[in-house]
Amino acid sequence: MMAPKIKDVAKQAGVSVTTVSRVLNGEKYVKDDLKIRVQRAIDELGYSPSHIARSLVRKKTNLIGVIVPDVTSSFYSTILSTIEKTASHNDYNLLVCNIIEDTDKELKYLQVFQQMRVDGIIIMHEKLNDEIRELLNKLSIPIIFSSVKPVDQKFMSVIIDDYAAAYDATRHLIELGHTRIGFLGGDMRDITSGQNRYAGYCRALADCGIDVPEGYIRFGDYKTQSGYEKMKEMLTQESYPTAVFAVSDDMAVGALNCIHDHGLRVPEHLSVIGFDGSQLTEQVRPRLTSMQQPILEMGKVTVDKLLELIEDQKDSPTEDVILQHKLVVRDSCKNLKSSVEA
Amino acid sequence: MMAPKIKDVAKQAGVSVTTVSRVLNGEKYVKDDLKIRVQRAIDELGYSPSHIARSLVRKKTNLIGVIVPDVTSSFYSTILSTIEKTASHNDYNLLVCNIIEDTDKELKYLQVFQQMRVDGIIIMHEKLNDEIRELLNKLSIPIIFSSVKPVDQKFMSVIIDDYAAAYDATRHLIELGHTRIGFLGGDMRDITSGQNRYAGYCRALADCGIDVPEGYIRFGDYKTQSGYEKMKEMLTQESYPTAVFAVSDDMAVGALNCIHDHGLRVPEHLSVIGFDGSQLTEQVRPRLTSMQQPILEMGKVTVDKLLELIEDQKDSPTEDVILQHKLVVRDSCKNLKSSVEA
DNA sequence: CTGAAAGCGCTTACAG
DNA sequence: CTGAAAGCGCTTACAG
Repeated sequence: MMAPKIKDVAKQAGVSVTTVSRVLNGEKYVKDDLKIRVQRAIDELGYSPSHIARSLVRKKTNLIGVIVPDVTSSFYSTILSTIEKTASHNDYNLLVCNIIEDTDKELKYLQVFQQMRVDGIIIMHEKLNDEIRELLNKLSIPIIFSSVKPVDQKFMSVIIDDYAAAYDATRHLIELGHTRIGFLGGDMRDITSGQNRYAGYCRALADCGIDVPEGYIRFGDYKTQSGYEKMKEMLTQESYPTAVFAVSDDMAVGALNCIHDHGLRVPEHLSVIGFDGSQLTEQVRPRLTSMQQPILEMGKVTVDKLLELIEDQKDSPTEDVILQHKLVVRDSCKNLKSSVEA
Repeated sequence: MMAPKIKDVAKQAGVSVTTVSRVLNGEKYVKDDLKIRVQRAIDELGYSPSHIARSLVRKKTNLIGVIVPDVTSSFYSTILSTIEKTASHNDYNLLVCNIIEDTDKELKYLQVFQQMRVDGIIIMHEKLNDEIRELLNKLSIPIIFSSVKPVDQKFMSVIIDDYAAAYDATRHLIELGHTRIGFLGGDMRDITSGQNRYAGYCRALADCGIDVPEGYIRFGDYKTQSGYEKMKEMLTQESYPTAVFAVSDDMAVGALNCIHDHGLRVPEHLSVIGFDGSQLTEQVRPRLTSMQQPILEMGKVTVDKLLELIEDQKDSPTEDVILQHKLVVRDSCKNLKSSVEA
């Protein structure tokens, strides 16, 4: 049995399809009795309007394409969930693409988004190759970046000040009396989460006249596994730091585990500070001190801004939105000064 | 500037739209020179075919609607990522809905899926109310359940044998010499992950003639937080168990943390076994012994089976797929027997 | 091998 | 307040 179409409803109700369309769209100027007849026909037939036919004529799909680096990451899964919530709240639906560093897949998805005529696109990574940049630029679909700010982009980003956040995180360790401060960094091809966080770390050290051996600085891929491995490299050196700043909570947890497996204790032997403020911070012991991004707000603002871009159409203000970061102290950092006094 | 349409391409190439459509769809029976002219016109114009117009006539959207209880859960985020991977591999795209126990949202999404004319639906929870059941039954869209088997459903499920898995997990603790075995359960309105796992636990105890105080048995909502709270209730009793079986890794981690915060150690004072085999098991210390679901396989098989349903159309075999569970021993359970001998 | 025409299921001027 | 008709951007018989 074919699904009923608007024509069937019209016949059943004894009106024109135009009228059915009108009550479907809640227009006024339909007499009550007709409205009722139409409604009854709809119910009797179990009619459900085709969103796709509708999209074709309205030139609006209410679809948002989302590109996430990795949904299993504690940070991205959380931001995705609030993006979904906000979108759904505004009657938009999400087409999600999980690219696992797979550039071909990303390109393909971007093309799919184009063909699907999504109303907007949210991108949450910054490792854009030339082919992708080119496509992005000719796409004529509103695009917004969330949590990252790729270089050379005309698109709006919703981010924190990663440089300042990394600076503040490092300063926190310094204020606790640490001078041998290791760094578990991200991918230096990433401006936002790679370079900026590294620069913040370096600057904080420099401002305090602290020098750090090369071996204290390692770069990974933000994941737990790489945090573990890079920490391991650090621990197997002759000398190792008294504190480590990891640029993601996942990496920090990897470091936590590595330290534990090496028979050392956090924060007694080694302090660890993470970045993101994801739910993982509370799921591990010791609970992880972390530089928190306002994840929920970030997701919400991203969607809100994107919807503005979609609705406005015109020369939308491309100004970035910078949200506030915030240090959340938990149990993974030791105060060297107070222990001296004690 | 309006996006070019097939008509523009046809004009540019000096052929009919039919011919353009043919080369677009890779049909043979198009002379090479025409094919080349069309291709050039497409490139010059930057033409991207409208998937939505296409869907309208083909009556196929290549869309799969997915209903996830909570993408931030370690289990669901992982299964979602493999579902996405498999779908994308087969040129299907995902419309994801994150229902957070929000029945209204779920119903609304189901209706959206219907209006979107998705080709298939994947549902990963079993708390179906009457309204939703009714809609599901008249939907005439292939539906498949993943990781759960709701009661009274004619739809196919891809699951493990939760009863057996819970039985085996409990038996593992018994074999290690435990007799005071607590239970951190799920929602008893859930057949699969609530009732079945509880039944498996009870049966294992019964088979070994073990009796357990009522206070050793608590029910939560699968999340870390509730694992923590329920464990706390157990620990503040006069007597508490020597081992606990939690029906999700997230809950088990909550238990781990609670035990830690109470100054007790795992597994020395208390053993903990989880369920799911999610990545969390390796992210915590001690690493969590867990009854593993084949998450990746489960996601893949779910999509594969759904695609079969979509392609077959006919009276598709509704037989459930039962995947193998597997105990993965890590560091969170103590062998009471060997410690006696030691 | 190629094209004119009908049709997918809606909405939206336009007329009345 | 209501309806006939055109059109959204494609694909698919049908003819040739």
